[in-house]
Amino acid sequence: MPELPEVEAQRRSLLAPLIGATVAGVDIFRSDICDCANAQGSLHEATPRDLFLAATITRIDRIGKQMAIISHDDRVMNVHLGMTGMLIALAEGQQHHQPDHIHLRWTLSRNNQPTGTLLFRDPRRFGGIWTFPTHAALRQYRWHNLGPDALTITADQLQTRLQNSDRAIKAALLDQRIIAGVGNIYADESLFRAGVAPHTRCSRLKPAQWTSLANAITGTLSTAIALGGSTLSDGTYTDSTGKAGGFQNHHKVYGRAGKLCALCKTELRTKPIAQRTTVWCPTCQP
DNA sequence: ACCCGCACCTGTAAGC
DNA sequence: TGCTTACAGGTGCGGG
Repeated sequence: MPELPEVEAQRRSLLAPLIGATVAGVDIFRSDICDCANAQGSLHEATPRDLFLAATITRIDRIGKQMAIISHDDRVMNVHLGMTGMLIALAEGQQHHQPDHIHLRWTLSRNNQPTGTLLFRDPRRFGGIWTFPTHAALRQYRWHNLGPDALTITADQLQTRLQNSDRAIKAALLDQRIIAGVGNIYADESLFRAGVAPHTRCSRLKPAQWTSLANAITGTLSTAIALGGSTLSDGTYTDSTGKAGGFQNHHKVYGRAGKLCALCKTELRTKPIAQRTTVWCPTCQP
């Protein structure tokens, strides 16, 4: 489900309910979706304290598709949504309409008055929560392999990392060590916008194409964020308050295999690249 | 050191 | 109506 724009939409929608709130209670329904590390990086069974009991939330960070909720005492919860993960913020007394697959529940308060709850729901359980006692430990043990954030990627960064690689450009864009935040939807949409065929070997890209690609990635992601991300026809993705995104109405290639290109009316082609369904326009992306 | 292919889960939709 | 199959926004690992 969520790529960078959807994670960013979740992050922004969580600021109002979470910043300044204190965690009054933690209910752990499935501890196996949590990896809890100490300052040296070794793991132990999840405790309420790992999961922010008595923490006051001061910040929510994001790099790529990774989110980090940060406490006043530097404890960190790194949330990764996988394919179907969601954080759901509920006002006091409000119920969620999908009670299944809820793995964690936090009860929140301000000035000792209850203000609502936060749920982590993830049917497929590809997502999870990684906790650390400090922000430094998160960066050292979990975020050290992430490439630069896709929202601010530059042509130089892409070219330096990939110009000697023979992989298909699409496979490289999906690699979070190269660039953090692009997934299957935004890889295809960005390649279309850049006019680059997804199977092009990285080493064959010309300098001008690295520039188009960097501009296409940042432009596509910015537009998608402004529209609240992509909510596909199954309707599973929303922000933390239940609001759907709007960028699905602007997809030019993703989900449009066999249909006509919006620009040139050529039939869009599809084939798997890096084990992911890939769609492109053979005319606009030669 | 790289890159591919598959495994990990559940839900939904399409096909027979 | 069912049963079976394919596919879905993402990673992480083993093996070549």
